[in-house]
Amino acid sequence: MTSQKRQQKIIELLDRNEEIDVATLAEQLSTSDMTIRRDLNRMASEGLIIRTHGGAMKTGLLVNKTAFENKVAVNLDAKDAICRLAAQEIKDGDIIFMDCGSTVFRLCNFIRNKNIKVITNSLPVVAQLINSAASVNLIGGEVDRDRQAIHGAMAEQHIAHYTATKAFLGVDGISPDGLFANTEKEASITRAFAARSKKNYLLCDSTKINKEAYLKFAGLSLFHTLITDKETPSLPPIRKKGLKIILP
Amino acid sequence: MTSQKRQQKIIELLDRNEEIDVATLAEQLSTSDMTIRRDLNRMASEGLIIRTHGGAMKTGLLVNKTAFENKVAVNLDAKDAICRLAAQEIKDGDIIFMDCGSTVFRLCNFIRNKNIKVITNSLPVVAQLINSAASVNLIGGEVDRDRQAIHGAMAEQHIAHYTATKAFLGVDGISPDGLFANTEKEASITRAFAARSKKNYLLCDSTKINKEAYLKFAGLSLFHTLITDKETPSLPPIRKKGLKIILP
DNA sequence: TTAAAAATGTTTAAATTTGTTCGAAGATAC
DNA sequence: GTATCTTCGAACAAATTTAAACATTTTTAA
Repeated sequence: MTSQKRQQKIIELLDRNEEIDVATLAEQLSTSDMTIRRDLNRMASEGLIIRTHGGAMKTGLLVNKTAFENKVAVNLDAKDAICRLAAQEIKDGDIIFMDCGSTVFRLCNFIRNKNIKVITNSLPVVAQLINSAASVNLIGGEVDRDRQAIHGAMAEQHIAHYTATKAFLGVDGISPDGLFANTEKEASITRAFAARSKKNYLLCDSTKINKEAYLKFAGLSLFHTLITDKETPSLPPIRKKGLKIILP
Repeated sequence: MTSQKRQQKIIELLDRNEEIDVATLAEQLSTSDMTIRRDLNRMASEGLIIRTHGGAMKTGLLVNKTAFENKVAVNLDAKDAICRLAAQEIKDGDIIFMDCGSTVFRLCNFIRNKNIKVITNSLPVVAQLINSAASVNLIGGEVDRDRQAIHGAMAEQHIAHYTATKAFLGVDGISPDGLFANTEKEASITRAFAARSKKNYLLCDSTKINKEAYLKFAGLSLFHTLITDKETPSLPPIRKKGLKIILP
């Protein structure tokens, strides 16, 4: 059974059961616990399910938690390590773009005291920075509930009015071939931000490296620098393509 | 039972009960007091509940202290009476503007199930409606912390791209002489909204009628209809100027 | 066809969660 | 004010869950 088929079945089972544990899933799908765990972790990072101890829950059950908050909780240490490095690149007076990714969101904690202007399409970023030293501009357009962000043609048009010194953006996958996104919405917003910034940083934890999602939307040259959490065998080919890489 | 499931149940129980004690929770969820305490502490640190001695209570019962929320709490009954009337004016398919006033904010509760598009510069309005039937567009521009809203030249420019069937707006004062605002920011945003809507409703509780704030920014003719909470001696002169007035 | 990469299984040490106990801090009654 | 009762959280232990490391198999691409 392929991992795709397995993940599909997991969602079906979860639809019926609300919650389910690793051992049951492993038995039902006749595979090992470890494989189920890997599946669940991946699905949780995509916001498809909520990871619990020993299993998973349907999304939407936790009243006050959005898909976005669940995404943020995944791989938190790696995200913070990346953001700590990213924050060192930001100097007082910078005008920076921040997109609506869960990694970029964590950057908020490291820049609260900097004297900068932040331009973002992410509502959680606004909420985090509204009481900080940074001044915040919000991109306008359609509100996307799942991503807690602003998207759409109007948003892209709006971005074109700004110019930033640095952009901090995420993607769903990166390989030596280029950059990948799960939806066109995200792809075009990323392109719009990148086009209006002098220097573009890709914040990307190591699980996304060498992962090709369904839509290839740009070449590696869109970014100047990749910040990630650890060296992996997949990095050298990317480095060879001319992307500067920052590691902890 | 996982901690996530337990926390979900705690929120459900709290939704019904407003407040609840540790012992009851421990019994209901068949676990120990200590585990419940750990759950409650974690949930409180995330802002999901409010921790009390011996238990927990719902959030939202205690006064949250942003300037905006305090404004909302003033004269609540009058505001709700006004908004109930305003909601009757809104039909499925409408595209409406809502500004960042505290009266207009209360309109959210009355339109959650309507099939409309809402265009606003108010962050609290977005937060209220993000899980509703209405689709939401947000105006882009500078984030104003005190008003929890978007302002500035970019915002006004952005508004000019939209056209609404109805606008629901507030002011800081109204007299037979015209409309008054406390800041130029608010004045220009109000003008920008009004200019791009076919029909403009002024939502204004009776304390603001016949009050002249520092800046007169428009004549009464900017609005077609005034919705307020009670008849006062100041109303007839305004009615005489051609403004339609709706009362409970 | 072969080599490289990805996915999966196994083992094991680390991390997380939970229950129990107990002294300290907090509330309540008098 | 004191005495009493309750609640709290720290510390520890037991059980469970997790993820890292490595071996093996399968898939993919050259």
